[in-house]
Amino acid sequence: MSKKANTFQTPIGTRDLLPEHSARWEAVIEVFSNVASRAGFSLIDTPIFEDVGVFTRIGEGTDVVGKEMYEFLDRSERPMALRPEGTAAVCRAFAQHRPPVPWKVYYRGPYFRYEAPQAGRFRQFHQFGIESIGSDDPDIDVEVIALGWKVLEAVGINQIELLVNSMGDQETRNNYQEALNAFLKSHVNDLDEEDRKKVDTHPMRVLDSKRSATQSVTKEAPRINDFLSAEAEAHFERVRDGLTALKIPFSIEPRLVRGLDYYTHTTFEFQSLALDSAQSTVCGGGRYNGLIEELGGPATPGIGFGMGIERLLLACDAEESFPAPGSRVQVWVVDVTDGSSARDLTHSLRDHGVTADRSFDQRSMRSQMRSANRSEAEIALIIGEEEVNEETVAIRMLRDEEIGQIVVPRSSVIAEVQRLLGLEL
RNA sequence: GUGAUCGUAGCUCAGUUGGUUAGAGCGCCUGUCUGUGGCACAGGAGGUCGGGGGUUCAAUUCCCCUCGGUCACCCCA
Repeated sequence: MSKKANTFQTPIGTRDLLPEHSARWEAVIEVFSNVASRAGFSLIDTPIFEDVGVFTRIGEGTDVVGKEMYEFLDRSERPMALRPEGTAAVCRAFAQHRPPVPWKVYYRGPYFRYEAPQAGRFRQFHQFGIESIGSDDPDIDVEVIALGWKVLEAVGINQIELLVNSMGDQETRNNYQEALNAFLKSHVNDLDEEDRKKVDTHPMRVLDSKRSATQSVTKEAPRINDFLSAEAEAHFERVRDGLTALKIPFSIEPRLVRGLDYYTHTTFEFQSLALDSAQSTVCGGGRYNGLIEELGGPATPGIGFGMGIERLLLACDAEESFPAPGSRVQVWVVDVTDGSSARDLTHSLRDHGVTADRSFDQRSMRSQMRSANRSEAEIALIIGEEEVNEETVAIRMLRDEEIGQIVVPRSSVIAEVQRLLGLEL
């Protein structure tokens, strides 16, 4: 697309958030912030880059850290990485600051993964998420999932499926991995070639495979649900009961293992049913009872989710929900004299809580009125020679035929505008 | 990383079986309609047809490479 040698564009998989989309973007973040803070979560912001070690705890063998991480050495040769996800950094912050528990935080911001972009996937993408650290009460699992549900509901998404699974505790995983490993080994020849490599390193991730050869094997595989320890089963049952009590529909997906190593007990995923693209997971999360200890903190349980903002908006588009908020300017000041009235009036309108804009460059009245109309302002204030001489302002209602146009003294124009806009101050 | 597909004005696209000054709609600017937008009309600005190389008397149109978009695999938000 470049027309000259020195022309640039956004790097692969990144994009500009342009003015025509930014209001909706801000609005969706606000919806999320409200849901989270209403539930007692507070905002946390962590750096966009961190010591690589923070993220390798996610799992050395995972794609996210193994092949998708933006890594670099800073000028002092320290190994750094652009954050590929949110949970590890929040846990690092917890381990570093040792706040009192329960620690309930929410976050939003950009994340980075070096991948080939496609529908719903970018190299710089944005998530918001929450983490609730300090307890392994299963009711917290329910609360976290319910808040994810709440966000989806608040943006008007209906066609959604909640998948839930339990990865159990360490005992569960040991027993299960043994059984699964034995099973996979006995069927290794039936597995897809790519998936065979995972049998020894990440047997549970074989379950995640979408390759048909593998899937026909794994549907017969032992299910983790049958291996849950008594404790893990009790936890999972309480979570299921809680979701049912809150009338949040879900289905149990025993093959839901998710791509990060740190999960224990509850894992879950919200998938949009309205999207026909391949990336339909809008939100994913789970419990990570060992992660903080891994990062050098005190053994502390936690659970959270991350929600992809681009995907959430894509799902909204597919359901034609959450339209962009409308016009931004209430008043457009048209000045066909020397512009000084426009200068003074916009300034004082803004001081009085009215959003106002104007044209510059001494354009013709027609041109200024066109701008006023396009701005979607309710009101145009018109000042010409006549108005200047008589110290008046013509107030033209751009969307209200009945009122049409009235002329008021310059001294009362602010009050008049406020009245017409219904801003009783 | 692999595969498919696409790349002509700001946007959406047409077009040239290779051949004079490359088109439309929308948008933008100016004007007409007795200082006033949304309608209509008139005019205008804006493109070396993603970039580089090759074939040819001649390429935007053919070939190669490259860059980028889109979609899919892998994996994930």
